[in-house]
Amino acid sequence: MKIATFNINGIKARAEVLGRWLDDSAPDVAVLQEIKSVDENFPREIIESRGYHLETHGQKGFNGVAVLSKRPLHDVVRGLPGDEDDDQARWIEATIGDTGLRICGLYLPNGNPTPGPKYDYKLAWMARMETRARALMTAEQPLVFAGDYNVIPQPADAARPQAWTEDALFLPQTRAAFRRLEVLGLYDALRLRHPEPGIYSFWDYQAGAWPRNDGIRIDHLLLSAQAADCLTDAWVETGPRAWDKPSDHTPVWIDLDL
DNA sequence: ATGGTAGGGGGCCTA
Repeated sequence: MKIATFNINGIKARAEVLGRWLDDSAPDVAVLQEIKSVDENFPREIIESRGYHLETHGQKGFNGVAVLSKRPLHDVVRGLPGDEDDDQARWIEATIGDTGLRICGLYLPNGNPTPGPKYDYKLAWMARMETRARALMTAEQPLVFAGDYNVIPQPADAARPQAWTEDALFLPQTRAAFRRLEVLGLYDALRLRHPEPGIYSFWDYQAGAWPRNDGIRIDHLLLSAQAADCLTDAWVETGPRAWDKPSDHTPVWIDLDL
């Protein structure tokens, strides 16, 4: 089962890219981030016309996540549990058909500028995600936490790590919070298959970052042990970053033999 | 030290 995460940076602006990607790459399951649409205005036909079930969790203007699957989606949760006052649409969960696999699609806060309230929100959100992950892990089922983490885990995950030392994506506290998810027993799927440096999933639109390959790896799939045991492949699909009207992110994939 | 680009929405904010 092929599972992808793709920050599309606006569903309406990315209709053509998303359709082409679904036709070319045919994921079984995908999570999308930054749909930047309320649920009522989401152009569902792009996805449903290709035979996918779809659940969205959007809001006006920014953020917004979705999950799509060729198999039915059950037990959908919208919003990261643990804070009734948080109205940002950054989390969606669903169980995939009768596979027993639960997928969590996430758009972790950027956190810049630092220090400040946005960075405080990022760290609080990561602590809340850790709590949610711990709760889900008690069921000892295959779990996939996929999305835009806005975290550069290691210097090898940036073309120019020194340029990010003061950034919310790479500060020690950010990396420590990501590491705590791994300490819980979650595995960075790409690194299980590809330890080498130089693999990126995001290139800024500005300053020729893409042609200069000035990228960072911030889109991740973390797996419970039960999912990691089924992992047969993981890779980053860089092709869509070179298409017309691209997202600034590109899809990241895993293949699970469930 | 700055500004470089993109998307959404209807006025600057987010990234």
